[in-house]
Amino acid sequence: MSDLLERLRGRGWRLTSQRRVVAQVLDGDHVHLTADEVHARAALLLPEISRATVYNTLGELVSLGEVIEVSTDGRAKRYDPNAHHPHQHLVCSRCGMIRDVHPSGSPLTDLPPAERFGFTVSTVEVTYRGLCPGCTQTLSS
Amino acid sequence: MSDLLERLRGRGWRLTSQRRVVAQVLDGDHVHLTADEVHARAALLLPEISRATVYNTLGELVSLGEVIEVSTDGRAKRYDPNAHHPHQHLVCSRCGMIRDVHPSGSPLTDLPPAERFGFTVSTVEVTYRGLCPGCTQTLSS
DNA sequence: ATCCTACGATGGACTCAGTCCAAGTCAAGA
DNA sequence: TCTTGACTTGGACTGAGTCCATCGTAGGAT
Repeated sequence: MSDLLERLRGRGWRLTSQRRVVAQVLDGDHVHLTADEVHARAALLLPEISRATVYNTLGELVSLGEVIEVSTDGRAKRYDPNAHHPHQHLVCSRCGMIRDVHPSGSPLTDLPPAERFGFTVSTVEVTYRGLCPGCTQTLSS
Repeated sequence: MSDLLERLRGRGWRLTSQRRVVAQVLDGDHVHLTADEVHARAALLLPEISRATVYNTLGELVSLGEVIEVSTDGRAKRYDPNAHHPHQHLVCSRCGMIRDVHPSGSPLTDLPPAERFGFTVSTVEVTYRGLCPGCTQTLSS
């Protein structure tokens, strides 16, 4: 994702220090951060960055297709920088941990035309839920 | 769902007028209402019912497995009374309309053991996104 | 190298969805 | 009919996110 900034410049983005810092945070170890977590990490690098800017930047990255928004728990949305590798999510229903997974088959084709009701279906999101190894152990002990 | 009240009584629920009214609202035409919409409809039948009670009752119905919570847009959660018929959702990304659909195949088995990372996977949610017929037409005209 | 200006950043107020809680009410068993 | 603990109430509170008037600055023009 180090060429992310190049792609953005190519799209007419002004490269402000704030945007650079947000990109840098998302470029770190690939976890699924909330907007506030992104803001906290960005603030370590650029203390005056505002929450509004982080929200703006994340929103722009999402609409450019560089980052995917996932809301797995009805609470804060999380931002997944792994947008260029199609994948789905596996979520622990106890601790909320998220892992990227790659199911076999292609879920989009699983929806027969008769079940499309005239919709132009373009994407599908799949969320598997269960207990992660740690929580399974905690609950059974 | 008219026997819902019976099932609830069997589980030790007190049958208050508020709970009866919430059940009645969910029993109506099968749409995916938000908590506030449920409250508005309930208030037509029982004007003094409070928002807190609607939230409580919906939460209880969800944990009893009588109703499913769906959050398709990161905004208000919606409540789907169709809990006893396994299904997935098709959402219009422009107007937010939701339809129940029944894909072929069983998505749970599409996750190979090697992709489960030790999780005990129990459920899967699939959300198809696209444009409904109305919005497709609006956008192309 | 300097200037200009439109795009972007700021932060504080605001909205929206949902939760919490102390006090009052009432369903249903005795 | 009485009693009691489960249920309801409404208002305050929280968390996540948006809005907006004002200020700052990236980067093209000179």
